[in-house]
Amino acid sequence: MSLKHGLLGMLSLEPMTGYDINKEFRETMQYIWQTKYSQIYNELDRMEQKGWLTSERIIQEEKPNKRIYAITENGKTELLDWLSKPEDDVKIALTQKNAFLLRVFLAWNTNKEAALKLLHSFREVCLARIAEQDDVRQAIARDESDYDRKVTLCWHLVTLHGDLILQSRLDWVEKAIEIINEEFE
Amino acid sequence: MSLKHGLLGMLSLEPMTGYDINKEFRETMQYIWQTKYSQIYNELDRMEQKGWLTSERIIQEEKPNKRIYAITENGKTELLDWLSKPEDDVKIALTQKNAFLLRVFLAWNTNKEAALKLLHSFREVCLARIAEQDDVRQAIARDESDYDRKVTLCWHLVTLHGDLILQSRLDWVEKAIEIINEEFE
DNA sequence: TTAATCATGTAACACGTTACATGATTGC
DNA sequence: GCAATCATGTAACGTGTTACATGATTAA
Repeated sequence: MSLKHGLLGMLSLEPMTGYDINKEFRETMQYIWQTKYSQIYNELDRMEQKGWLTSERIIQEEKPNKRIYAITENGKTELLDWLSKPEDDVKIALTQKNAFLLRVFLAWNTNKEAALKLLHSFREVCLARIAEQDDVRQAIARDESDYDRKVTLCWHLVTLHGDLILQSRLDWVEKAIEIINEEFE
Repeated sequence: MSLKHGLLGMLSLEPMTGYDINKEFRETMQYIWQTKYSQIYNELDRMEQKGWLTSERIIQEEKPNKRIYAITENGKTELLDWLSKPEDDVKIALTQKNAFLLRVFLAWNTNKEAALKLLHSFREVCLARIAEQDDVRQAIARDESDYDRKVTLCWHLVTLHGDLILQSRLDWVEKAIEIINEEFE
């Protein structure tokens, strides 16, 4: 629902191309918000029509031409307006659709071997993601000289959330493997 | 993506109406998969056309008429097939879109007061959800006499996941409140 | 020589939400 | 008297994904 506001947020840092925004998203918050170019470009277009953004086309020689978007006063107003009404999103954060857990939920249809395989592969993925957390932290640290301290402080909070959640997913899956080993079938 | 398979999973327990499925979903896994009647009825229709389900219309007097769906052999095959290929979902489980965290990420646009308000309201919601976990456990326990032990064991695993995740979200938010108090602005 | 980076866009499709429509029975 | 439960469905809309199209430069 709020790709719009994610885009406004990035552009409130500085004017950028759609490509730049996607890159910044990918480096700093790929695990909480995923975007595709096709969606970003469409959305930027619609936002410009609403008067939240302006764009300037830059002709380049050695590289493809590009379009730099900048946030307008209307856009800033919209962003602050949205930030002032977080109620729904605060509630929704705890009810996230999770296809993996649906599989655990339905695992009684399979056998012990399949259930354990599911859990072990989740464990592997957790470990791989935990190892990536430092990359995210480094990507944020690289921005520390460009942006206000408040900016990267907020970003680090999100990363800290990732750390704790990943650890508890790992704790869970190890416990779950034990339980399935002892009690399934 | 997998409402289809959630529906097949429920119907592999016993034939039910769309209304029954929604109720069971709501009681036992509302926090990992949300459904609307409108979507369920449409999906059941399409699944019947694919030959995964059959339905029987029951005329009732004191209550509205209803339609009971039952899984077919084709449907069971489809479910087992899907359960045998969990790869993508295992990976996707760790990259969930989270509008609340997007707000934290963008909170530098606001002030200390607004940031703290956001975090405190999240804390409240966490506490409220933690208090509801026992209701979920009881709803599952009520099914223990009807269904095979394997079924409710899997369901309890999902609830255990909820317990651990909720606790770590709470730990995070309390830490985040401290950090914002000390370091924001 | 192969992949990654830079850079934007369209079209079709899949999935999910909201609003609308109906209406009797039962418990507080 | 009001809300919840039982029970199914359609239409419009909003959001997100996949596939297609193009193509030069640079680093391994």
